[in-house]
Amino acid sequence: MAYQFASVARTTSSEAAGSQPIDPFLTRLLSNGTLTREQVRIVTAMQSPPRSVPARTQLARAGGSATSTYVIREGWAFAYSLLAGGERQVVGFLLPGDIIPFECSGHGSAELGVETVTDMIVSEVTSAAVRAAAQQWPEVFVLFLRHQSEMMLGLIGHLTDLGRRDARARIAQLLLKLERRLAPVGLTEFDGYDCPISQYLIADALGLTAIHVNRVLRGLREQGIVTVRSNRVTIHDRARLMAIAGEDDGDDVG
Amino acid sequence: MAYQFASVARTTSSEAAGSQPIDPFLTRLLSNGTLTREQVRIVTAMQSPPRSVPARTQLARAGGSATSTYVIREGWAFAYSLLAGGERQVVGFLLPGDIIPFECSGHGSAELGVETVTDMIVSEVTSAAVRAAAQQWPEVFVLFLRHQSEMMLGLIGHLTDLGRRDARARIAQLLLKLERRLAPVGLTEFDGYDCPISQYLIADALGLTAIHVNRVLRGLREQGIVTVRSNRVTIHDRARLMAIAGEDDGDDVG
DNA sequence: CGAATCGTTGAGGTCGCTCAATCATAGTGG
DNA sequence: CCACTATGATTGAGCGACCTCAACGATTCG
Repeated sequence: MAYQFASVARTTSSEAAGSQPIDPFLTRLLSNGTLTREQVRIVTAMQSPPRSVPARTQLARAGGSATSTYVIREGWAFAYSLLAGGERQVVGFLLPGDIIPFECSGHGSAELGVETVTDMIVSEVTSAAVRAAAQQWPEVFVLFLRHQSEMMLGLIGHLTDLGRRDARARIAQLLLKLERRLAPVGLTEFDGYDCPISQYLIADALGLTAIHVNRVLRGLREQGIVTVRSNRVTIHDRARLMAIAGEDDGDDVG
Repeated sequence: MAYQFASVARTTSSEAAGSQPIDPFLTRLLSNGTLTREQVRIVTAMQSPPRSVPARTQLARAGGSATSTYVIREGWAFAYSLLAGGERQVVGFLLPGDIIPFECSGHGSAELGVETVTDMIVSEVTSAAVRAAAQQWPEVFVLFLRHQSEMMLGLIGHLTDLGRRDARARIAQLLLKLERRLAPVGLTEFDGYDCPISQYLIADALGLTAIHVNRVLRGLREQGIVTVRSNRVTIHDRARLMAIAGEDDGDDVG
């Protein structure tokens, strides 16, 4: 197995034995705390039985039908677009609870795709199941719309990083944003999180070279700010990391 | 008046006198040719009477309510995000037929907004009107979803430009993409189009400096490829422009 | 124990930025 | 009609962040 996803052990150990395991999709859709037993039942029923997908697998390619989509229960993936010259731009990382974007044909000069990073466990959600759920509880449409809006905000943030921040700030942003997305599904600890993405992937996500990513990470490590090594991100000095990311947390900086 | 939007004259002249003027929103939503008289009526009825907005006006700021949105009938605007340091990243340009994105609170480290470039004419579309239209014709939801998907694809393309193309390619891409979006609403001519955005705006959209944009544009002009000057884009050599943009139009390049 | 992937390091080049002006255009009020 | 102002376009000199090319080390896996 290419990469043993360490969160499995942690997730089970953080629950009482025998209790129902966390459903990251549920957590994601219903991020406000109040949810009825009925809503839990409906959202759970939308998903077909979990299926596992090996690491480094193409999940979505242009030309497929869009009659169903997948929800990530466990594991990491990424969406990318591919230029004619072979350059790859990682558009976003897909984490537990995320919906894998529908297959969409390319938009002219770039080809889109989704590829798994680690072994993954996904549930299929057919459009038929969504329609059925919407009949019982019309607001599921709103939930999906909100999810899509979140993705658009994520894209806008990513875009802004590429356009207007330097390499250090981009990397700091990425590390903080990943932590913020992993937290609600219980995949973080107080000082960091498991992170299976290589420096090549980071480079392709941030419009940089793996070589330059490496140098910047070395700098951040030597300054005691953050260590990114062997599938693990350890944050030593969160305040300085946020400052580098351009997120001044309310304190005066002058 | 700050900028006389030349499309008005052209639009009316391209139609029989006295015929109903083009509705860019309709054109945009129903990009497939087949639409019934009933559908036209419904989509038209969704929009409240047109309202005009002066150039250089803030349209959407964080904190507003999202009970209604606007549809552009005439004029240009842009959506941007603003970093703490004052840097601005233009996220996208908004053209006739586009829906101005809902007001959304910032996503952490950046503030979002929409600002008009030229004088604009917009129609309000309340969520109540959308609901009413959806009762008569349920597929309007699908149309809106498709519109949102188009916007996401646009963001992904923009993101890829910033991450993996150099300045020349980014500018060529932008010029071609604007033309492609203006064509369906009848705002292009055979060799170019009116384009009211300054080099500063281009720079903020493409993650560059206005100074560098100027130099690249000079190069493109001196090579007889494209002229961008005084609110007008004139394409002299479309094939070479597409080649620079990284869109090899099927011909071998080796 | 080879193969594959990932991480690390050095030397040198360049694309695009910064700083600092100057020119062009259009609107504005006297 | 003409200063006056604001915005946008243009140009030059110099620099630095990031890239390219070219290795070599580390780790994992079959």
